[in-house]
Amino acid sequence: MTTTKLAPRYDPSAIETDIYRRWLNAGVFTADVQSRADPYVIVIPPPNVTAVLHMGHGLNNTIQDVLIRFERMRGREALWLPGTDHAGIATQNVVERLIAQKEDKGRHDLGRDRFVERVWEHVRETGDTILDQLKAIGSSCDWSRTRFTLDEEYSHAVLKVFVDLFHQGLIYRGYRVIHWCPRCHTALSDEEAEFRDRDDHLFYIGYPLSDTAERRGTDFVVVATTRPETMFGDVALVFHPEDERYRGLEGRLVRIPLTDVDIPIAVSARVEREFGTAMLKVTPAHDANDFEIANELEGEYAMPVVIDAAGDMADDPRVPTALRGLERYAARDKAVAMLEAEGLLERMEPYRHAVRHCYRCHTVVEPRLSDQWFVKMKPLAEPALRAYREGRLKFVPERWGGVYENWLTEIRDWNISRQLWWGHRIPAWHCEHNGCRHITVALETPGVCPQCGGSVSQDEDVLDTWFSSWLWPFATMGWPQQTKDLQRFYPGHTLATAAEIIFFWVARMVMAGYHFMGERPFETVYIHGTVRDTLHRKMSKSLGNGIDPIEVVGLYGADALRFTVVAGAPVGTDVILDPDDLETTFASGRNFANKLWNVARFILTNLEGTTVPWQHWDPAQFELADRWILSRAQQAIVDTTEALERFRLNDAANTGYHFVWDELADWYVEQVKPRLYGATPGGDVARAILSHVFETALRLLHPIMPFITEELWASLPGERESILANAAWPTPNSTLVDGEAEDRFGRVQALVYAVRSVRAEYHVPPATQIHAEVQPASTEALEAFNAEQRTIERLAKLTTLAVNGSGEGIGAHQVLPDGSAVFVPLGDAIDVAKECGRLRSEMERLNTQLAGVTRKLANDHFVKRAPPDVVERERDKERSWREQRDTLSTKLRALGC
RNA sequence: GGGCGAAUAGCUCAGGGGUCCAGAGCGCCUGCCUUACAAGCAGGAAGUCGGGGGUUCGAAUCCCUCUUCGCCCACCA
Repeated sequence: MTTTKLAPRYDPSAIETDIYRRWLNAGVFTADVQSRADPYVIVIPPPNVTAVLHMGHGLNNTIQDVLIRFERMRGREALWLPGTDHAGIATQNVVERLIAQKEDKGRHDLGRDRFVERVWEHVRETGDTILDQLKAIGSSCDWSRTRFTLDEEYSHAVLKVFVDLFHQGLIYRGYRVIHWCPRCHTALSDEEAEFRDRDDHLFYIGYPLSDTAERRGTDFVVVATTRPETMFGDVALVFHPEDERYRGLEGRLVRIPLTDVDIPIAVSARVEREFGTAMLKVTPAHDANDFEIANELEGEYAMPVVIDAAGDMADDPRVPTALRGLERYAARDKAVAMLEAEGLLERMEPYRHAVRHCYRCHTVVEPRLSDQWFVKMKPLAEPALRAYREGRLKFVPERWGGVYENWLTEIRDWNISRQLWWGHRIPAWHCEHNGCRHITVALETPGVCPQCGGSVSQDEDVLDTWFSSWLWPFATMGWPQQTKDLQRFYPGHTLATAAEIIFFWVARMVMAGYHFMGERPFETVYIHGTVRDTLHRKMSKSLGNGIDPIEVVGLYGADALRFTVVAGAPVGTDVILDPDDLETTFASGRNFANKLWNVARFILTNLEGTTVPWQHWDPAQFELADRWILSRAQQAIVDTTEALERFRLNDAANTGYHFVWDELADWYVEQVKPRLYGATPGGDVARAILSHVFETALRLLHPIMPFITEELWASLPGERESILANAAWPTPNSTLVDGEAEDRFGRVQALVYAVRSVRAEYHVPPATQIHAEVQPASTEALEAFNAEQRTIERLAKLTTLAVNGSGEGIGAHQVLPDGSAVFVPLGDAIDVAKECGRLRSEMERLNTQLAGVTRKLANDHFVKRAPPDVVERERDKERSWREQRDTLSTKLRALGC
């Protein structure tokens, strides 16, 4: 690219695809197992295969990319391992819906094999979409290592884990009350059944005592329940053993209303005496708590399941004929009506409570007794807990560690069997030959039952998706094979994700990491916020408040997207974006990219002929501004590096922004113009420094804005690494840190600001050149003004600046922070009364401040107890304010106020 | 029921004992198409740092409390 071709407006769409290809061709993203460099590894939170990129992905992956690019530039062997997740329930639902729409068929019409084949077809079609979209936002993943949780090798790892855990006694099969989604037709784990508030009713139902001659009337026990339709599954009523109100009822019988089933009354300490009537119906097959109670009661209790897998009333003798087959909520209404007719509904009241819902389809989950596979979690949780408590696993921000710890402490067994077809089929072989119920758990079928020689069939269920995701950090690297990758790149370093997934994924990866690899999967978990709209609602498809990152990339470029998102995502806070105003939302990123582009445009058109790099020049030839910008650049390096090391990505973004815009563009570029144009000598020095400083800025900004920085990098003349993505991260050069230059250039800036302020105040037309005078408050100020006199004149549009001028005439006065006095003689343009007013209010402000600091310094406690440097600073302040005040009063007198 | 977070300019947020007479971006007001950039330049207005109490020489910052929002966990059916 030749410099003259740079258009005044940055057009990201013209370059992004090419740049990405350039990186791919150069193999920049491919991690080298042979490399001796210190590895740095991030594994991607694998998006669902069927997913389309949304803003949450945008944020999550931008963060990972910034981190991986930063470490890559720092010389580490960076590996960002990408891939996708088969997402059992979600994907199966999607394909089921498609088939239903297109062919009006259910999965059972197709049969298992054909259905699974259809899902594969779908996944093959959509699987690369999300990965291509990740490329569009600049993600520097190592695509040669892309994995899918249903890849053959990966699947082998999943099954092996199941078999191993089973043989270690950490996986078992058993009857438990699990969360059942009647719509998805599968069991769910505790984490997949999420609480949501629901408006229901609390029904007070009379259970007639059935072991007494009197039938109706006063002799019944009232039970409060939200779920009357489950009463046909009741096996007992219980009250608290110390509840006086029900003394004597223990051992009596009641009849389940609408049936002729009698059940006993018993006691249980689990009953809450303050709730309802303090008499609890025990429905062991449809309530986990009731299941526990029933198991604790004396004697054997049947556990009738009265609601079937579809959520309808079961065809069970205990269920009244009129209700059988009815959907559970219809059955509830009808049962209530029937109770009312029987006079057994004492009353009902509105009741709002938290009910578990399926996290995929939001259907109310049905607690249901069934035979499932579970992982025993306590032993696995131990090392994961210890790692956190002993500081081997860190969370950023720290508070999420508490959430992690709490969950692991209270952990319950994990139901991992799903009654789905899409996923890893459980490697268990059932024999049901002549009452032999032996189960063989093995990677391959045993052929015949090892116990009775009967035929076996494979378990119909698949494993929870998360049972494969929890192996992601090492199964992606070839485990259980001892691959080179595994040796080199495990354990990894940073995991970036959202808080919602700490239980589902993060904690479980740590458990699996310790159990199978004997080592943590990563050292730091960086928890970022959620992307929300301006009403602070989570962006979601159903609310229609989402932003399509690809649309944003098309409109404003990937760098604008990345910059906006990173700058707006301080550690630990949510990112608020306005879906109704993309223009405003992404303006800061887009504008900044454009600024960078134009700085480059200016520099490149003036850089021709530069051959001698800045290091080769004698620093004695450097002007004050040169020393200043070099010093500021060191600060920018220090600040950006520290920010990225501390995961303060927003600080890194803002540091780059301010350095480029407020210092490099607004001041240095302006200061350097006369030299570049040949108006003053030293053009080559200026060019060398400008080039160096800009190059540094590109390096610092590259992790956040990779496309534009790479593009501009390629057009910079001079010797340096050919690809910025692979270039070295800058290190601060202490010899360039120049406090004196920063102090003096600061005085120059203050003087320019003061004159500009006067110009604006008195509406001096921009084209009009005026005269100004300054009386420096110190030799430092004097030297600064002399050194940059030309700069001051140019930037403040002055005919001349008189340093130590006479200060005579009618004009506007300004006092600089260091006490230097500025005088702009404007003659008739000056409204003396107005000027006096302005100066007086200035004086007032100074006096107030002075009074404050004087009071402070007069306070013995302060002077004695405060640290000496603080006291010293206060003294400095007082001194400088006094100087300013003295200057001001001279001015006031001169004006005759 | 338990826990966590947030409250600072109209909006989104920095700042987490003195370096801040309280900052940024966007928005707003004034003036400018000044040969890198109008996606820009220059200047400016705007905040009792949610209320109350306390600790301290000193509080936006630490502690307590209240209010309001948000999130997570939880077997009162």
